[in-house]
Parts: sequence; C-alpha cells; structure tokens
Amino acid sequence: MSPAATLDNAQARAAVLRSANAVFYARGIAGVGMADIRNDSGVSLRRLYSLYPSKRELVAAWLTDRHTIWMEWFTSSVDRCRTAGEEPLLAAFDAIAEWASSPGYRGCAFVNSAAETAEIDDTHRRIIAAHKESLLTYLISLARDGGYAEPERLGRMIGVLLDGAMVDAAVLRSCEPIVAARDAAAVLIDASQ
Amino acid sequence: MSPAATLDNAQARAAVLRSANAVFYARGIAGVGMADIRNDSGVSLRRLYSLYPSKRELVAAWLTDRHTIWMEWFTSSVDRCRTAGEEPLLAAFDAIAEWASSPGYRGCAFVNSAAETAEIDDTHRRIIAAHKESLLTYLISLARDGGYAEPERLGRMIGVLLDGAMVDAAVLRSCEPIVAARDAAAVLIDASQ
DNA sequence: TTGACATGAGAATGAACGTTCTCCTATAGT
DNA sequence: ACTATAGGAGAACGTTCATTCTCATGTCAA
Repeated sequence: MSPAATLDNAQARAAVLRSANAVFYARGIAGVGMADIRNDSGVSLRRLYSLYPSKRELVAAWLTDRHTIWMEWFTSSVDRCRTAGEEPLLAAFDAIAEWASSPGYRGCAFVNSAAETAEIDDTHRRIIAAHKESLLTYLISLARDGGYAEPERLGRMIGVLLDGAMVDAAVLRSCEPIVAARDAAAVLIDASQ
Repeated sequence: MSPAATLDNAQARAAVLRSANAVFYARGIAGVGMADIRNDSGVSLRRLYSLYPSKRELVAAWLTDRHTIWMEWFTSSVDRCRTAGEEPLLAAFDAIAEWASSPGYRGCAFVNSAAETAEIDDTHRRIIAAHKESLLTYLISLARDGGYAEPERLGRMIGVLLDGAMVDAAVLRSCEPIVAARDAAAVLIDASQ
C-alpha cells in the first residue's frame, strides 16, 4: 500500500484538518491560503487538492471537524464540573471563561466564519447553523436533566447568553462579559426552579 | 470653488460613506473592492483615494460613521417605545427583532467586522470595542434611569443578551433567539426590582 | 485666452491567491 | 529489472484587488 515514509490518506487528512483548525481559527478563512495549509501541514498542494478538491470543501470539512472537536471539549468540560458538584448550566460559562483566557482566543469559530460573507457558501452556513442547533439541543438537555421548569425555554436563554459571552469576550478582549453572562444565567436558573 | 455639476468634498465623502455602509455590511469588508465603492457611489477612484488614502482608512471612517448612525437608530427606537410606555430595556430587543426581520439583516456589523481578521487592524478593533462600550454605557444608563438595583450589573447582563441575540438571529436566520433573549431580559429585570 | 490645477475615466502595476501543470523521484506489481 | 502510477516540489496560469499613473477635460485667476 503506502510506503512507511509517507502518509496514507487518512493521516494526511488528519494533518490537514489539524492545520486548518489552527490557522483558519487564528487568521480567518480569507486570511489563509491553500499554501499556508500546505506549509503548516506538510501535505503538498497536489495531495491537498486530491483530498479536498477545493478550498470550499476544505473549509466545509474543517467546520464539520471543528463541530465535533468543540462539542467534545465543551461537553467534557461541563461533565468535569458536574462531577465536581457544580450546576452544569453554569459550568458552561466557566468552560468558556477558561477558553477565553487562553492565548489566541478569538471567539466562536462558527460565528466568525459566518461573518465572512465572501468566503462562506450555503453549505458552510448550514454546517454553522447545525452547530448552533446542536449546542442548543445539548443545553436544553442539561436544563431537562436539571429538572427545571420549561427546560427548552431555559436552554435557549442560556444559549443566547453563551454566544453573546463568546462574542463579547473576543471583541472586548475581556472575560467580563462572560462573568456577566454567567451571573445572568444564575438568575435565570434560580427563576426556573 | 467647486463647480455645480460635481460634488464638493463633503458631499463626496457622504456619498462614499453611504455606499460603504450598504456594501460593507452586505458583503463584508473583504468581499468589497474599492472599485465596488466607486461603482456604487459614483465617486471616482482618484477622488476616493484623495478622500481616504487607503481602504483601511475608509473602513475606519465607515465604522466610525456606522457607530453614530446605529446608536442614533437604536436610541431613538428605544425612545419611541419608552414614550409608548414600554420598559426601555425590553424595547431594545424589539428594536433588534424588527431589524432582524428586515431583508438584508446580517447581524451586528461591528461583530462581523471584528471576525474578519485579515481585513481588520488595531485601529478598527479599537473603534469596534469602543462601540460596544458605548452600547453598554447606554444600557447601563437605561438601567439606572429605571431605578433598578445594581444598574451596572443589569446593564451588562442585558448587553451580553443583546449581542447574543443579534449574532444568533443572523446565524440561525431566525428571530427566535431574540425572543429568547428578550424573555431572559424580562426575568433579569424582574429580579432587579 | 492662457497657464496652473483639480478631476474623471480607466489603464497599468504589483501582489496575493486558488488551482493546475510540469518535471522528477520512488515505489509496487509484474 | 521494467513500466505504470502516485506523490512531492514548486513553477505557471488566470483572476482579483489595492493602489498608482496617464491622458484628456474642464475650471479658475489673471
């Protein structure tokens, strides 16, 4: 099959997606060329195009991949706090706060990508919307598990707060909006007892 | 001085900014070329560059201009509802909901611009952050005028909700997040009585 | 009228970038 | 060993775009 020295398709795809994740998030889709992906991943342009026939398709693959990665990170962060006895719906904000404090934080990759009209097509838009729907579904399930009144309503309210927190923390380069959002979430949760 | 048939600098600037506002918001900064601005405004490239020495400076002028325009629209919308007897902090969400229902809605221009790393520089980022600070100041003043406990805290919570509502309405192409945000704001306001 | 200057229309320049192509190496199956 | 094929390196192509330049026109002050 493949020689030991080179990567098989699955390995090459993984390398490309890893680079795409780093570089698209850091510099935006329009700010990254295919040559940048090649330089970062070590996968040649030729192979890159054999794996992903166009930049659009690479972006779609990246968004899909990032959805999985992000949701795994997010749910496991919440889980960790849940087992530590914290209210999961509040733990969500702690996870975001920790992320926002880390170097290179630029807000939500999906929101940022959606803002780049020139680089985004309808396929991308659908992936992004599906990601937000998925996040909402998860938050609603947390609200349901918590036994609150009107879990769907509570979950949606928390969802708007979370997105606002991610965006404002990036724009203002501060965790203060996340603190305010968490604070608000606590009030909403109290009111849903 | 200037011939009657041509525009003086002030008129040309106004025409350029009007076009910039339409086209940068609709297609993003990277999605618009200087030639597009010329085509839309009728101001020649040469004059365009004599008014704004670079695209960066045009973008900065647009952001500054849009801040003024948007804040005027927003505060007057809130005022209109205030005189109609509605709680101003809730009227804010109604204003956003009406905007989001109008054709061409693409979320908050400042958030979208901040997401375009490749096109945005530090000057732009400062204008954007100042806009959000200004919005926050206004919301806090509304909370203060409403006589609520901890108006700064309430204003900041409403601010995160508003931004989340604008973003999510754009991403999901739905007013539902705005409704959820308004709903949450009502609970927060109640809790601040 | 004449010369200095502003302006418009749009061509030219130079860089960036998505995508394809060429040349060359190395491997795998025979 | 021999050929067909995959893959790498990176040049080449075609386009887009910010920015500048040229040429032609028109205006104002004298």
